[in-house]
Order: sequence, then C-alpha cells, then structure tokens
Amino acid sequence: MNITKNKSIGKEIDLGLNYYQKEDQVLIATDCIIFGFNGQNLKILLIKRNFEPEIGKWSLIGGFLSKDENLDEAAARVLKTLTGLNDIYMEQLYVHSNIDRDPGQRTISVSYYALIDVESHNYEGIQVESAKWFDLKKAPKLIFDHDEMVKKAVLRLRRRALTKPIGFDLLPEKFSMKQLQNLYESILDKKIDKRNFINKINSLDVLNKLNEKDMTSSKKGSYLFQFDRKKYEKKVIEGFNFKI
Amino acid sequence: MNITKNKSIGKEIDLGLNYYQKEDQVLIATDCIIFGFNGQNLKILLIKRNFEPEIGKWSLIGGFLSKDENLDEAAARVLKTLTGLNDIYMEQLYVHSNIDRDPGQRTISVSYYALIDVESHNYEGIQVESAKWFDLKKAPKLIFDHDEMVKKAVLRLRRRALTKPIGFDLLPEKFSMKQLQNLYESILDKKIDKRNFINKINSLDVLNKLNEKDMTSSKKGSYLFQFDRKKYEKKVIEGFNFKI
DNA sequence: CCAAAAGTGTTTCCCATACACCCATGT
DNA sequence: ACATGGGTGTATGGGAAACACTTTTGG
Repeated sequence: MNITKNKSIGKEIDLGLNYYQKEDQVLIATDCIIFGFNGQNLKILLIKRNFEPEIGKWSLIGGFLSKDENLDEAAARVLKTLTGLNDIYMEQLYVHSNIDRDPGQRTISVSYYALIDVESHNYEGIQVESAKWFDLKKAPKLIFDHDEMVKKAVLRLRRRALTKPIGFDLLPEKFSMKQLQNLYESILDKKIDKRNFINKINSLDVLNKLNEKDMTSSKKGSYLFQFDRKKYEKKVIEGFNFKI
Repeated sequence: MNITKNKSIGKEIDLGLNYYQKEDQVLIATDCIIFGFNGQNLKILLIKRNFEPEIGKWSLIGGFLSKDENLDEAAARVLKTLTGLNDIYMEQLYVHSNIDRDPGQRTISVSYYALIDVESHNYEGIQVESAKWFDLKKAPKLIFDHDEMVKKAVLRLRRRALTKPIGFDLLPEKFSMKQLQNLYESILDKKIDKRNFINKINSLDVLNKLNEKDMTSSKKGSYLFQFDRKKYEKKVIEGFNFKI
C-alpha cells in the first residue's frame, strides 16, 4: 500500500490544492470552566444564554478561535471579556468533538479551566449581567456537552489538588487555615481531619503565618496566612503526594 | 456591557449567517504518538514524509478530521491506516494551535497516544514502508511541533505508569518479569530494584504465573506471566500509587 | 567449574491515619 | 458561665526503600 493512496494522509499531500481544505474545515470554540472559591464552597461561573440556540439556558462561557490567535490566547480573551481580568491561571483540558454536540453546526470545542477568588472578582470583575456564580453542587443543567466538560474539570482539579498546591488563585491574599481546609474539602469532596490537614500543610512549607487575625469567623479569631510565592511555585513544579 | 456586543460571544449569535463562519474555520489534524515495546526499550513509530512541506523529514503519523467523525474516530482511523489494526488503546493528549505551527496553512492538531507491542505488529501490521520504529532515546528530530507532542506524551505515559497498570498493550501475551521491569524502567527512565519491583507487582495482584519458561534469555530460563484481564482492568479503574 | 541471569526476605524508616482535649473571647 | 470556633501532639500501622546471597544450567 502506498501512502499517497491513503485518505487520511493523502489529504496532506494535496495541501493547498484540493477540496478537502474547504470541505473539512470546522469552527473551533473554546469553553471555560471557571472555578471560584468564597472561603466556604467551590463555585462555578455560568452564563445565561440570551441568544439561540438554547436561549435562556445556562452554559459555560465560550467563544470562537480567531485566525490571529492560538487557543490559549482565545481562552484568555474569552475570560477577559467576561471577567475583565488578565493573568488568570488557565489550563487546557480536553477537546470535545462529537459531530452533533452543537445542534447548530459542526463545532469542536476545547475546554479550559480557570481558578479565581470569588470575592475579589465578584462585582468589579464580572461584567456581564447574565453571569452568575453557582455552588458547584447546586449548578443547573448546562447546554450541549458542557456538563461533561465540568465533570472532567472537577476531576482534573481534584487530581491537581493531590499533587500540587492549590489556593494561590482561589483564595484571597490572606486567609485562615480553616478557609484553606474548606477549599480542599470542597475540591476533594470529603471531610479532612483538622490536625492532619494542618500537619500536612505545614510539612509542605509553602505558607507564611502572619501576625494578624481574622476576627469575623469567631470570638477568638483565627490567624491569617499567606502563600510564600517562591516556595509555592517550587512545589508547583516539583509536585508532591497529598494523601488525605 | 451587553454580551451581544462581545466579539467572542457575539459570533455565536449570528450563527449560520455571517462571515465569521467561513473566515475562522480551520483544518483540524490529529497526530498519533505510537509507543511500542520490544521487551527491552521503549520505541516510537515515526514516518518519513514523502511529500511537502518538510519532505524527507521524520514526523508522527497524522491525518485530518473529516466531517463525518469525531476526533477519537479520526485518530483510530489514522492508526488503522498505518498499522492495519483496530482496538488499540488510544488517549487524547493535547491540542497544539500556534498560528504558525504548520508553515503550509493554519492547522490545529490534536495529539493522541497509543500503546502497542512492537513484535506483534512489526511486519504484518505496519503497512507503510516509510514507517520505522525508533528507540525513544534515539529518535530523530521531528517536524513542526511534533517533538513537543512526544514530550507531553512521555510525561503522560509516565504518570499513567505510576497510577495505573501498564503493559497489557505494550507486552506480548506472555512475558517475563524482567521484561515487565524493563518496560517500567524505560517509561520511568530509572533503575528499579528487582526485589522491590517484584514485591510491588505481586502486591498489585494482576498477574498469573504460568508453568512455562522463556529459555531465550538465560540458561536457567525465566517464568512467564500473563495479565489477568479482569484484575488488570479493575486496577485500571481504581488506580493505585506506584511509588518506585 | 564458571559465567550469566533468575529468584528470593528482612529490616528500617517515613508518612498517612486515627484520635481528644484545652484555649481565647464575646455575649 | 458558657458557647463557639481555634489551636495543638502522639501513637500505630502499612508501605516504600535499602540491601546480598543462592539457584540453575549451558558452555
């Protein structure tokens, strides 16, 4: 068998010349799973569609890839459009490509996920009125295959939390140990023993304890912590094993 | 700000009507990183391009997505075209989308990786003369961003080997413990203590020891093993922690 | 008899887990 | 005084890591 007779590879041979070029071109979308945290629960940012198809239903935010950008840039642009923010941590997740996933037309979507602190970006940041934070556990059903995207994102976030530190993007600059534990419990969807959690976090050595207390949560007040950026990023690179 | 004024989302509103549809459509390719194992070293299957651009250089096998299939199907078709085989384990890896990644035209490529046993598919399977197995460590420089794809695939395979059993697809049906250890050492790129490895594998309980020996490797001969499909697949689902 | 690969157990150490009481403060 | 959430340490068990000698047999 000669390679030039093969359809899948043959196309490339005729590059720039034949009908395949036009015929098989498709639209590329990117959809963003935006996770947030408010100190208590893991949240997800959704948008109510005010256009067809599926008008009135909830969906991830998304947009199409333009000729002049790569996917990372497209995802960042879409995120900026909605939240007004640059420099958000984003990671490519998965490509969804089923033929009829979008009933309107053949579209392939690359999902990205982002992590942000809800409080810092609630009113100033979110510029689209139809966008709303939902508790992850109480989120409505989404259009197309967006629920599947979210499911994959949750799994990825969970795995990430078990191998790299999480929180820099999801927590305010100063936070209590309890908030950090709430974050981990939300992501892993399980209760963690308080002492074991603190021991583990301390052994990671990525936090600086401040001489400041958060007095809103209790009468005694709870010490606030900060991530030590250098130590944190070192752990992001080398990773660890968070068995908890 | 109204969402309908937003570029990234606005496009969707005009669905089926405006120039964006044609303008921003692009070609979707899929490239396959095909890992093989011969009992000694981890291999990768490459193809020498006999067409432009980059004629004569080595590349991953790939092809374009058609209108009538999703990406998994496209990757399986491309693989079948080259190796003649169905039912190969494949996994989606990553999307590469830089604007100029393919100098010929704007193309976005979704990489997949596959695992196969080199011996079983060497002569019967590989039907393209210009395809060749390379030792992963001695592979030539590849075209475009294919080296980056391979790098990501190796990392993924490594992570997989640490959390799920590996070998069903990469080893012949019957294999020696030494071969399995060679496989792990190739993937993890480190020496493993023989006794610790055997203890670990035995504790996983996914192998059946046969009453057969491979007499080619030594005078004494080494016992052959088989994967117990059910136990193996159970471990694939539940995962484990292979610290080695 | 010797070279070459196969096969086999034990000890040590670290880390994950389980677990309960006192502290500080505002009301 | 008491209710509420904050903060702290230890004992146990299991799994990873380090480690060396005997067995088999073809040449």
